[in-house]
Amino acid sequence: MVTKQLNDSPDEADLTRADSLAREIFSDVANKWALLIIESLGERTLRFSEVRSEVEGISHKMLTQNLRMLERNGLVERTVHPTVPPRVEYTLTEPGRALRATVEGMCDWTHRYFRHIEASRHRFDG
Amino acid sequence: MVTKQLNDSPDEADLTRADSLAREIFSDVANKWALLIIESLGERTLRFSEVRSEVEGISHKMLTQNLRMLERNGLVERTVHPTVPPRVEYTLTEPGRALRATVEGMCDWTHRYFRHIEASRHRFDG
DNA sequence: CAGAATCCATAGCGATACTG
DNA sequence: CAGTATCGCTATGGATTCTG
Repeated sequence: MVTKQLNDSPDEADLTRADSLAREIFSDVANKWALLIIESLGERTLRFSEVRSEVEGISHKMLTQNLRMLERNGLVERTVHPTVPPRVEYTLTEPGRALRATVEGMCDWTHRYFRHIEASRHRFDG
Repeated sequence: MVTKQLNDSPDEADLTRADSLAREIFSDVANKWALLIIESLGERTLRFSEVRSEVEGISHKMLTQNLRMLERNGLVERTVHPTVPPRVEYTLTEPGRALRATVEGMCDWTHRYFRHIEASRHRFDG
């Protein structure tokens, strides 16, 4: 999948380009903060400060960076209300919601196996 | 889910402990290299060097570090064949395969939306 | 309030060399 | 071949300050 495919079919160039792009997107998205932000947004529309308090432990800077990145990739939509003080809201787009479905899967997995994992850690550490 | 829950039920302590553990596991696992390694292993059993060539671009060091971490969490099983030269093989455990299912989802997502994402990037950058 | 920009510490990571 | 250890650089990420 994400690994580059080497073949000599006519559209080899397109394939490798698609793969390297896929890989790049994967690298963008497959990080802790991005996934937690996506998870926290869910079906809701949240303000910057609301996302910040939902995603526990994230710094101001990491939040803006990741929101920018997600916006660039078209996973979140950013709407600015020209009020004072400014009000900026974030929602998942359709692709964003699609990705969120898989993130849900990861979260469920975490809860299903955390006891197992905890036990394994103790075995390993001792 | 991964966000800490604040309530005053009798087992509040267990809940927050479970949540912080879940979050810690999430932080371990939700990183590019770990997910790519899990994806590459699939149903197969691979040697260290084979994983290395499957996961394109990973360094020796990152591979060992992540394999160690995954082993510690009980997601991969490591078997050493006492031959010379040594032969070390890695397989996903049951929890590991369960997680892999969701990683598959992310990879599929990447392929389904990469054109959309590419377009969004161009819009954003220009 | 949202966010851009700066400064600074430390963790991530690659390269290299060394062992069983 | 697999794994550990060391060095050194860069990127990451936190704290802080400044703006509309």
